[in-house]
Amino acid sequence: MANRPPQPERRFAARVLAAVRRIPAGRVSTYGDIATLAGAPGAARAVGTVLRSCGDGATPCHRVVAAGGALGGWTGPLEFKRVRLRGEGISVDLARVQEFGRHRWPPSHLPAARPGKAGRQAGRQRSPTLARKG
DNA sequence: TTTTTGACTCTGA
DNA sequence: ATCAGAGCCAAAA
Repeated sequence: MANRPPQPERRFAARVLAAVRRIPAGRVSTYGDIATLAGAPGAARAVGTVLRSCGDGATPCHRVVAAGGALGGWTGPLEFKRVRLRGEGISVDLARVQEFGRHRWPPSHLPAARPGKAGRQAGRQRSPTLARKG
């Protein structure tokens, strides 16, 4: 049958926002992880699309950062995102979250964080090249 | 409906 | 460390 998700719970955007609200204060998550939690692994970019309109206080969209601990984007001045994160006790570098692995949420690795990019074509295993310095 | 855009991510140079 | 290229996904035009 034609699966049309007119219901907010069914909407991708709603699931993304719900996942973001689950991020505890003082923790951060990535677009990719949120996508997986929302049931759409590999849709990191789409998560950004949703968060782009997240200019409200209902969802802690500032806790969503890019992979590797990069700050990611922000609708307004990126400085606001830093300030918010710092306000929760997270040390933020000019361009990265310090001790990203420590503040990351969820703490456990996700079931299927599909590499889903250039890696797939190469077909090779990807190296843990998450360069970060604490 | 098709095409374009964009708070992404990874690999390779 | 930094830049460019390629792939993926969903929403907006």
